[in-house]
Amino acid sequence: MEYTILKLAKIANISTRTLRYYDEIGILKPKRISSSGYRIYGSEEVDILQQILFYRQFGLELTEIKDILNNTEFSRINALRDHKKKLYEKREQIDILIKNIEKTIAAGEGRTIMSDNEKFEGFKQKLIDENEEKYGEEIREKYGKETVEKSNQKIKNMTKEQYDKISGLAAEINLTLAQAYKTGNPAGELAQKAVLLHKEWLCFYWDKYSIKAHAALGQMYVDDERFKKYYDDIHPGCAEFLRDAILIYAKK
Amino acid sequence: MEYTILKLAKIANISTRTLRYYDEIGILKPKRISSSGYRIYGSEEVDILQQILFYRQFGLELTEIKDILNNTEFSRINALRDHKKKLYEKREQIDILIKNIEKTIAAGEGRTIMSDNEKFEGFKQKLIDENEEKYGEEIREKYGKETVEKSNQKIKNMTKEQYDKISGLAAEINLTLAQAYKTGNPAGELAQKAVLLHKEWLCFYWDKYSIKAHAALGQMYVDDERFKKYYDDIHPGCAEFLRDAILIYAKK
DNA sequence: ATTGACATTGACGTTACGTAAAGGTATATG
DNA sequence: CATATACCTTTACGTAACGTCAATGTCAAT
Repeated sequence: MEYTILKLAKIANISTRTLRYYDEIGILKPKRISSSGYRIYGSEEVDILQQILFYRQFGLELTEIKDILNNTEFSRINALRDHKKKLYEKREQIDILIKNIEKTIAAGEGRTIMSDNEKFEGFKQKLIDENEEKYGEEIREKYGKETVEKSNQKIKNMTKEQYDKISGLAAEINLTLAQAYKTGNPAGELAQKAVLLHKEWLCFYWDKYSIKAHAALGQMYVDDERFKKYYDDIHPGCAEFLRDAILIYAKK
Repeated sequence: MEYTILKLAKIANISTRTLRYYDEIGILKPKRISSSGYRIYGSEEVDILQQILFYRQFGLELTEIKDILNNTEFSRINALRDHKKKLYEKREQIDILIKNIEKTIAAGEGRTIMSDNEKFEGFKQKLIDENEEKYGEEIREKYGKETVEKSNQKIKNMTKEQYDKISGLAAEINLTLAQAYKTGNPAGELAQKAVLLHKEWLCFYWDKYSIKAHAALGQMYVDDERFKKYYDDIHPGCAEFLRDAILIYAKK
């Protein structure tokens, strides 16, 4: 049995374009080309096409199918298993999307959500403004104009991820510090961990970190009552505790 | 606050290409273009981008999002509901694919399945061969070489759907005929329905249908014992009953 | 002036075809 | 034998949402 392109297309219930495309990508070549340039398919090609369509129905890509067809029965089943996994993942993805949409609808959101970033932008500006307002002068005195400018610039260029990270860091510092304070030992493991976190946090703002600057900052946390208040809010005496811990870290 | 393309991209955690594309398709144009041709975005654009990304996370298409942004809060939620439906459908589709794959794996198929079409091809050829073997000569005598050739050609060119349809038709004819025979009335509703089905069935094989040819065929069903056996297998006397019914149909 | 980071436009690649367009071939019919 | 019709061919653009060069211009700092 020989088939022209349309006949084969009708049998398989696909378009002739599809067959030409399959020829083009080499997944199904005609048995021969007639003298007038027509594609002629044989029954062997019918079989191959059947297989292609069989695998296509599962959503496999044609390149994958092409590989599969050259493989053994065993690896074909493996390919199907692989694909099944992918489908499971896709379904989970869709499940998540559906849940999110439902949440959104339930919350009557859709419009207000974006204020998130507005907030974020606001936070960043507030962070700079606050710093400027509260400590601008003094810090500029102690660390020089450059350092402060660079710090502000760094804040402006922060991405949301970075912002979220430093927010998280700040929280972690406070938590660790609170725990460490209870031990009463600024040389202890917890206190030193708090110092390390604090260092990491500083590195987000400072262009170059130095232990001396870090120690000086620790002293400032005690000397400046606004800083002192922030840390003593965690627990009275925390500012001094942190300073001591930093000094111990610096001597190591 | 003004942003260059990279700064906005970093804030949103997307690529600059994406922002250029959004500009291109008109979903997010920069606030202004600098003298050097740079895209400059303002905080309003940040908000719009946030909204775009908000809806994009649900898998909505950008054109849909574009529409949504121009709409009211209410229709936004409707859009989400619509999209949720689509996602449900998609998930069902995936479920079906997974089930099919599981079935296939369980059956250890993957290679043997394609024999389905082989069978189909075989059936078509068998249909022709059988007809040739059994009735070839006589039918050729009665209806001429042309009619027979065309009929065979038609069979060869049938698609699987058509094949399935005539298979179904044949079954329906037999069923209707059996019921009609019980009524004993070849002029009755059931018998005439059987004739109509028979006519439809014939039209698959015949190039042009004529009542005369139909009636002649009915007579042949009685005269030729092989045909007669086929119909009398349904019930003795069925061949004659069908012939009579066709004659009545012809006289209407 | 140079360097490096950043900007621009243009254009091809991705997937699996749908959809013309322009033109050749096979076949039945008058 | 000409013609109509059905079928064939190749070429090529369009689809969605960007990724990825390439060639080239601009900004800021050294």
